[in-house]
Amino acid sequence: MESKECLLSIAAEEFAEKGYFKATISTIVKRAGFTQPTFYLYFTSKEHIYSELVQSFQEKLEQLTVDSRLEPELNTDSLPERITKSLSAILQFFADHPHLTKIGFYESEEATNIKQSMVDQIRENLIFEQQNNYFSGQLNMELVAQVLVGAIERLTITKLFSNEATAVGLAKEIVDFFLYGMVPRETK
Amino acid sequence: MESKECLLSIAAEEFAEKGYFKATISTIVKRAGFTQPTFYLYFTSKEHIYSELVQSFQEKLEQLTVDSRLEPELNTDSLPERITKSLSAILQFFADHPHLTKIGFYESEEATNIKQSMVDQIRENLIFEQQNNYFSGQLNMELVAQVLVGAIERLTITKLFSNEATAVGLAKEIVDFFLYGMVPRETK
Amino acid sequence: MESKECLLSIAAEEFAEKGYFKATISTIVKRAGFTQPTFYLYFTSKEHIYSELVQSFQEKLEQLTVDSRLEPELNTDSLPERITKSLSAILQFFADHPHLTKIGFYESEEATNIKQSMVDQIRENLIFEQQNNYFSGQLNMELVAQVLVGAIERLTITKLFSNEATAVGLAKEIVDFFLYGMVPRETK
Amino acid sequence: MESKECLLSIAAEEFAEKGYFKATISTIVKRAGFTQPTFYLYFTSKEHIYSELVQSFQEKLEQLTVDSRLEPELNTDSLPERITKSLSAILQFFADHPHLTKIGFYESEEATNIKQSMVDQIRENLIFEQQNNYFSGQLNMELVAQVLVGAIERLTITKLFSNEATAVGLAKEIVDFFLYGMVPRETK
DNA sequence: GATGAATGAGGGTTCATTCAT
DNA sequence: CATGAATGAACCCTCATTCAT
Repeated sequence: MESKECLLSIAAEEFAEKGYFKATISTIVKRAGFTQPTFYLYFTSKEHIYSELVQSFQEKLEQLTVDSRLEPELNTDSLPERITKSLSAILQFFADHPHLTKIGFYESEEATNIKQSMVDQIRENLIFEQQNNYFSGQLNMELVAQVLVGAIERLTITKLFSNEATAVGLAKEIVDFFLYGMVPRETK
Repeated sequence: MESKECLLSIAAEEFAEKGYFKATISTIVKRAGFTQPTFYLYFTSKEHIYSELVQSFQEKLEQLTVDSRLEPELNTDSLPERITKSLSAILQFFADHPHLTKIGFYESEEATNIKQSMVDQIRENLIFEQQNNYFSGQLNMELVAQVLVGAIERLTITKLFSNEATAVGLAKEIVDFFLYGMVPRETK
Repeated sequence: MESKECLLSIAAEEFAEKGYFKATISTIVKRAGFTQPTFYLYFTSKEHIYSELVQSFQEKLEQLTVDSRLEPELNTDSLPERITKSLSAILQFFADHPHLTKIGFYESEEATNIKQSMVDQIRENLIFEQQNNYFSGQLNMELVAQVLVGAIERLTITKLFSNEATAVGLAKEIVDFFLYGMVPRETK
Repeated sequence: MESKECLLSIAAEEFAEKGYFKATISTIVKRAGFTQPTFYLYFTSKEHIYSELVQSFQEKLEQLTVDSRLEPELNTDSLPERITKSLSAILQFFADHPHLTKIGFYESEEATNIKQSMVDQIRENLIFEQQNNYFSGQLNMELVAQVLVGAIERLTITKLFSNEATAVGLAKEIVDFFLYGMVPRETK
């Protein structure tokens, strides 16, 4: 089974760097030290291995949001701290798996759906907290969630993949900005 | 010269719907009522017509940000109003040219650069206003600009292209959120 | 009718430089300052204009050998001198019309036939002189004629077209070599 | 590797008969019993296989001239006999490989260079013998070499390829003519 | 578990040539 | 006399995919 892992890993690199169409099976197997028929021992088609990578990304990403929901009860952190931790975990995952992220979050046709799932999840979480009067009651949480995902998308590719920022640092900055906005508070 | 416009328009549609690689010259010319050689009367290659579309998008987008800078002096609007109008103009342009936007802002390899240009422009504008003490002095304007572009990206594709929101409405919501954030002001 | 001459002349250049297949009607007319349909006002096809150039070469070449036959009676030159003059005239013609020569004598499919015609003509002339006991009676004049044409072919392209030699100088050298060969005469 | 040889051989035929441009990959593979992609398993392009054929011709030709130089010392033949043998070997090679010869010596763009290489080689050999006072000291050996190559060119295509003469017979005739020229010796 | 050898299907591109004006 | 606009016909080449071994 090691051959399959090897192919998956190299395919991820190729797809991430060149995109689905410019990446070729021929190059992938050559880099893996195999010949073309070997590829079809493990995957039924080019599309299939790509899907497998996308799905792998999707599953890990979902696991992450599931995990972030397990703790709430026994968590003594404040809400902003908890949000920051969740966001940080996502960003860290992206930073740790740049190829998979490039494919699943940017290139693939599924990217739009994956982002929308993320939006849905985040929105529901926010609405829940909104009912606890933590956030302004008039806030459109669908919008907030969309903006947050947009922020993640941009900042991952510009700051995280270039190593200009860390997951934790970025998460803090984002949350701070989202909470208080641009206009300074008068009380301060 | 009408044939060229026709080809450009249909090509934009094809590229937007199918992406660069799945779109074929063959289909484009067929839909335009021509044969293949006609295509090469007006464009030197598939890559070329794609570039032309991307560039066209880029130029119009830049024109928009240039225009939004001409008025400031003779403008009696408040800053938030002015920002909203600029943002609204961009969103309106995206809504009016969905194919071009799909290509230049989402699909093309240049998309990343185009977004970064937008970020740079916005950041500089924000820094200028920051010096006028309108915004919190500690704000990282690069981050804000990135988030704004991320927001535009997401909301254009989910709300604008699906006609779930108008450019103006969206612009207002975005600006409102960016200015005041999620935590309600005590003074209110 | 000047347009036709212009096209012929430029076509000769293009065909000579690039060969029949790499030369394009498109380039020829462009260089002549015309558009493509104009070409078909004067020539029925690409093949046709090429044939016309080949034929033009062939006719001029034949005229030359005809001319060289008119004088004999009233000519007081010795045979070697007469041969040298004929050869010189041919070489001079080639030097004066390099494009036409390149096409008709080297590139075209007719080149082989044209050379064979030349061989036939020369052979007959030589046989005639042979009967006058000027040349060795055992000499195979077909061979001599072939060698002479081969010599012309090589020396035209290497010495004449590069201006390393003149038609007259070359003719003298060739004739001298053909008459006496490589082994020095004992009587000398 | 048999497929490659097969393709090379058929390609040689096609190129020899039709020339580079009129020959098509499509016909070559069809005649070989393959489909088009198979061609690209063994050659990177049409140009490439053509070069391979030209180079193959060039190498074999050079080998021939190298071989003809190895023997001199232990050779009891007279100079004319040795020259005849070398020439004969070349002509035999041409007769044995008409397709390759057609391509490398007549059609290809390299033909001019290949002939010039031959001229250079022959010239140097002749100059060496000239210093041994075998040949007239005033002879321009560059000219002689050019004429010899011209003779080979013409006679190969007219006498050898048509089977009107054998390599050996032709070589003898050529050498005899080159040595003694056209004017009969007085001593006879 | 792996491969050498081959192909089906299709895409981009070029060029001589024509028709209506 | 000349052209703007268009095309028919090919050709080279690529790539995912398969089959027999």
